Amino acid sequence: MTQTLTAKGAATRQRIVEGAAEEIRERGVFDTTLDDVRARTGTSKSQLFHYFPDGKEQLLLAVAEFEAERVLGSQQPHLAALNTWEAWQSWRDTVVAHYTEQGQFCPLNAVMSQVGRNTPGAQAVSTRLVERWLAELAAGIRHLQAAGEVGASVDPSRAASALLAGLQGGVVMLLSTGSSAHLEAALDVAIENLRRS
Amino acid sequence: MTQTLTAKGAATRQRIVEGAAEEIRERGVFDTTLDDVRARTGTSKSQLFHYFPDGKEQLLLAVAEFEAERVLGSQQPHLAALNTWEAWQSWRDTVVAHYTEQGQFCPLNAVMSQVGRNTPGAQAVSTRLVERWLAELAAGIRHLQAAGEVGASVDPSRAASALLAGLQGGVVMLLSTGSSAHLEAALDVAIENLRRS
DNA sequence: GCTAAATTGGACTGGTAAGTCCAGAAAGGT
DNA sequence: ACCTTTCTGGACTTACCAGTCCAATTTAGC
Repeated sequence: MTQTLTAKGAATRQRIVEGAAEEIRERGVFDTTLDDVRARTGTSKSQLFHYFPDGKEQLLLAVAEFEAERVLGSQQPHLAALNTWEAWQSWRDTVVAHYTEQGQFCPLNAVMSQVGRNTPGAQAVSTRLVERWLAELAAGIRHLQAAGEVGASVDPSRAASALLAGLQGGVVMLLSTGSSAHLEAALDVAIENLRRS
Repeated sequence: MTQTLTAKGAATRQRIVEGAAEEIRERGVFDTTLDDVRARTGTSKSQLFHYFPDGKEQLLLAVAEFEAERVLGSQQPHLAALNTWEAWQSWRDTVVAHYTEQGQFCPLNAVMSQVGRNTPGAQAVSTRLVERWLAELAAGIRHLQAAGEVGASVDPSRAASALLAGLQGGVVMLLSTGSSAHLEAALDVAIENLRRS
């Protein structure tokens, strides 16, 4: 991108990304125009294109990265320390609460569907997020396995995949039907099965 | 909507919906314009607005309904007869194959994210799809339970929720990362756990 | 201070795409 | 046959929005 960024420049860039993310969270990607972002962040058209020469797509990608970080952040500190069943439960509650509050929009999913999921940049962001997420879950499972709480026959990375898929699908169902029951069922059933193994 | 629809009119309307669905499947919602639909279906602007007076949003909703039907249809005949473990396996394979082929786009998800998931119409379509889908899965589980293949302690509708969530999330992950591993893990783990119960 | 680079403002352009309108063709009913 | 309703064609309007441009201003390094 650009190596030459003043402290002021970096701050402006950051302000643009965060403002865009907020705008998108409130209004949705489709209804968010560069002009909205400009107005909200108190910037001008030329600044937007100064920091994101490739235009809207590049900005959306930056927003996606920002949101990916936010998703993981919202699960801390529980996600990083899934060492006990209690910790798993707290994590589960945090996830459910986060997505319930967030309500109608999953900003990341929204951004992704606009950017075009198949563009290399977008896939890279998704893939990295999924990998990090899976790694933390798998680590938690391995930890319990080492403590004898989870059966040795369980493949931690496969179980983590299934669990994360359930979570994601639960969120999709929450977004599209308005009910969090499926998300809760997915998480609870997955944890129960881990426990019974 | 409109009570007065000639046979010819109904056919045209249908042609528009199907053409729009195809166009969206190929190009994505965002890049599909009414003019594309018009060209593809050999219709005129006035026809589009004659059959869908509320414009693009109404058309997209009709496409969503059409795609919802398609999603369920693609899983038949297996979905309707989940009576044996073999049937479950066939269903699993069908689902994985369907979404793997479909590749980059989940037409329904795409359409939904454009329509605005929270509009009452869109939620109704999603909710109905989810309910029908869950009902079939739960019926399959109950069937196995009656045959003593699944433990009596399993709550069929909760297990179906968790399973469907895993499926949906697996699809999301397939779309965003390009790998079907998570979808397969979600389905396999869910079925295994049912089997072990 | 001075110069060069980074930053900013905002008017302007160009293309695009949703939606309107009206006139004409085809059905449908009686 | 006649009249009403449905259906169709396509030009036109309107609005918006991404992206461009250039001039002005600030900042950084020396």
